[in-house]
Amino acid sequence: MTIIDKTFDPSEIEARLYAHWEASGAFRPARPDAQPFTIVIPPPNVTGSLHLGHALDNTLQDVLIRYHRLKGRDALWVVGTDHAGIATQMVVERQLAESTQGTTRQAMGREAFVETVWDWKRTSGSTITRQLRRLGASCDWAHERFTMDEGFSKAVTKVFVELHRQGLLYRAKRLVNWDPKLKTAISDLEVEFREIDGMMWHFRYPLEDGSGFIAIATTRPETILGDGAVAVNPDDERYRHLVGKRCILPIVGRSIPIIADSYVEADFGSGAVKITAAHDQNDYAIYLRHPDAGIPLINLMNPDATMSDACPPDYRGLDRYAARDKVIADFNALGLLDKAEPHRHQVPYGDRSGVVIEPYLTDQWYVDAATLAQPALEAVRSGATQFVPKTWEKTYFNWMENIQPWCVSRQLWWGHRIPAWYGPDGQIFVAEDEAGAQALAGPDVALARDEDVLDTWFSSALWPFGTLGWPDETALLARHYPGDVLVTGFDIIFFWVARMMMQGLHFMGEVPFKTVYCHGLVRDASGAKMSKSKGNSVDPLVLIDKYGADALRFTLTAMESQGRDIKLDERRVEGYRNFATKLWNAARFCQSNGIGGQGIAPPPATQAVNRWIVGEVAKTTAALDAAIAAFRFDDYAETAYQFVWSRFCDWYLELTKPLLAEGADAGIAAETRIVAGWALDQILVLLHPVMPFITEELWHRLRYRPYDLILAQWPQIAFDVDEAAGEINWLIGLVSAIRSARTEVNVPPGAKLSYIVADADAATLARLETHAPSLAWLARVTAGAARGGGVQVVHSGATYTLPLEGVIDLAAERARLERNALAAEKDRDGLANRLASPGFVERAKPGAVDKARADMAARGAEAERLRAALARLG
RNA sequence: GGGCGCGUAGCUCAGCGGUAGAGCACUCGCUUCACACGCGAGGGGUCGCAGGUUCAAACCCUGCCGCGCCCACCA
Repeated sequence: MTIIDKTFDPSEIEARLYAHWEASGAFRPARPDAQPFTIVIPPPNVTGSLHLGHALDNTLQDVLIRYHRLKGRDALWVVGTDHAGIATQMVVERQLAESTQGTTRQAMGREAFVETVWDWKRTSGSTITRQLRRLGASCDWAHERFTMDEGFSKAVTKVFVELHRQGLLYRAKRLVNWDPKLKTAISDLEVEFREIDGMMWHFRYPLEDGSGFIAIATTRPETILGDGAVAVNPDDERYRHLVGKRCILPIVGRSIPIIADSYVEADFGSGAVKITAAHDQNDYAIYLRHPDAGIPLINLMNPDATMSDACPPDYRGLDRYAARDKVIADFNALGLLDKAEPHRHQVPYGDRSGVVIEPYLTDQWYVDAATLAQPALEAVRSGATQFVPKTWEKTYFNWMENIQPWCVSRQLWWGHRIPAWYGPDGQIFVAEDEAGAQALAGPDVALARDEDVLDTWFSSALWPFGTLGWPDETALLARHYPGDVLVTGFDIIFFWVARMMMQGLHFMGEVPFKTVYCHGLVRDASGAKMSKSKGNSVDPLVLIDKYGADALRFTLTAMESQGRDIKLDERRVEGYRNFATKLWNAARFCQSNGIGGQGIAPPPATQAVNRWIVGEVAKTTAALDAAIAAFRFDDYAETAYQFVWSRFCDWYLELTKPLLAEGADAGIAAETRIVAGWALDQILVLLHPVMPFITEELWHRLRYRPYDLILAQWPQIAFDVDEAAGEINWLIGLVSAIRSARTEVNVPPGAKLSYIVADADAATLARLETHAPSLAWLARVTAGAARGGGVQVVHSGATYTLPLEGVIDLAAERARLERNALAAEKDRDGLANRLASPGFVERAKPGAVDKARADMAARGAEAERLRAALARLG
């Protein structure tokens, strides 16, 4: 026990407590007899630094983990980082370029470059994990993993080899999305389409027989150099006579066929489409549909999107956009440029590089995603895995039902190198290591390993079991797979969630997690997406420095309402910092009053206030349980906030002050100290999942504890307190009513008044007697003798008169009573109307009718009392 | 071209069939012995629009209007 300081300083306690928790092993699963509770973290990129999206994602996970730990589960939060192939390689390459030597990876060579990246990882790769600690994330750091650590790499290789052996992973030559800046293939998901204001050019190609021209329209003139056909719609009357003929490709001079394909829309452009099979997905599909047309596949470009040697000599080496200009100029010179018109259309960009993607014909490795998707679809249909909110299941289904082969090879150096070896004739040998490949190939075959690495998401997909030791059959794997919940942003459902589902089901035979909780994006206060370039991004660490980690966590939790995007306003963080201060001060007050009670079971209580607060703790606990069960983080925060501030601080602590005052009954005071201490302890437990630091600190400052709050026990209360609740709610209502009346007729706040009660029943009189000290303290009224008129307070079946010397403000009092009477009458009449309306009594639920009748009677009686009071005023 | 979501108090959002809620902001009081990052009392909404179902609709249905996102091979 330590004296609670006058002010709460989060920065002082956070680092100390976190280090203590981590060192004491509190984050590690250590309850072999308890039911496990498992979450795997979405591994942040090693290159990453904590942004608000991480802060939200990990706060929610930590709330779940800490809650279930308090509930007695054997909680494990698996943590680690992702090697993030492209992102990391780009970071290190940039550093090389900016370094004094100004070198490139090509100049260094592969081996040296990869070693440099490892060096970078060792020295700079722990930024994000340090920042997660500042947030308070209770991950099991002792088991921290990295997607390229030895064990995980073993899992990646094993999966590749197995899928290949099963025919679910293969090498093929196809059009891929080629990133000319990064000089690698990327998957469909890594392409983002942007709508741009471009141009569409119309060009004429002369018919081979000299009988005229056929006009085509294109947005990409540079690809004309690789045209292999012109296609028209088979039903297009304008072109029917040309189908089967040939035309001459200008500039190049090649003779190409005119073919018919229903893909072509007659009423778009000129109705005739140039076919460049090696540089356009649609054209490639046409090429496949017309194997007899002799359409050539001409690779026009080099990997950096300069024009290749397949182009006419004066185009070779030109950038693709320079080539575009030259094609237009050449057509214009030939008199074959019909027109150029503005055209708004979608252009593919690489999501990492930001350059225009080129469809490019290369050999790549593909995963047969359509086959793997089937069990993954079924698992969600059957409910083995459930999305929260459920609406994301539609998104998942829609994508999985139309899933395309997944290109998993990347022409990078940083990543898991593909375990495939090639013989002299190009035969492929896939094995876990070179010896295995050699065994497949035979002893004298010279082998060369595939130069490429795997898509980062190929390895991320194995995270839920790769981190637990797979392919070894470890105890950890047996105990913690499948996980309970995955918490992630909806934006990576395709990239990551779907792929974990596929790989988890395929290799483990079970879903990787039972629930997928998808949250939204964190935006700025005006709803704009946060970005560094826009300058509107808020650094969570700055917020933590300013308001404390607990305040930030509480804000994010309170604002998380089932997947909706969060517009973060710093004032909210400030507000919840105030809440932390409130809690701190409440604890300080308790400590100064000798309040302290330790124990899990609620202490016996005789006093209504004490019985009432026990009941409030019970109700709150149940509401918090329900909120977690429903993944309603906002409800959790809201419920806890209201309980602590509006119930415990505003009423309970105030109501106990008279009981603890000098001269109060010693027995009652003792009981109150124990109950208040117990209730405060429960508050610390209930708030701990969201505000771990301040609660742990208070836990220890209030008194000696044999264990940390993080490992305490969630309240378990079975306690019926209905009659106490009724009594205290009556008292709260009466105090509130008197305060309102006092304010409205401008009674000075400090003025002490007497009251005369009329028409009260015996129970009410008894309550007035019992709670006289509270009424004196909170409402500043004491029972007095009748002395004529004054302020009239109508409350719950009795009328109270607060006599005032020469009534201060008669007009205000009359207006107040009139207003209250009208409100009561309006309610009464509304309910009467409803009860009188045809069908209500017959068709409404019985409870609704009874409630309406009771409410109508109560409001009616109140109206009458108010009218009577008005009459007395004259 | 499909699909999804959102429009409730000045702001940010809950509520999703029974008399409109929270936080912040706002107004008026208050050096009340835990807390001015506070205490007390207030003001403020025809729940986007129009129909329909129902005894009863912010809540269910239909259609509009306005925002946002995702997916998609019209060159």
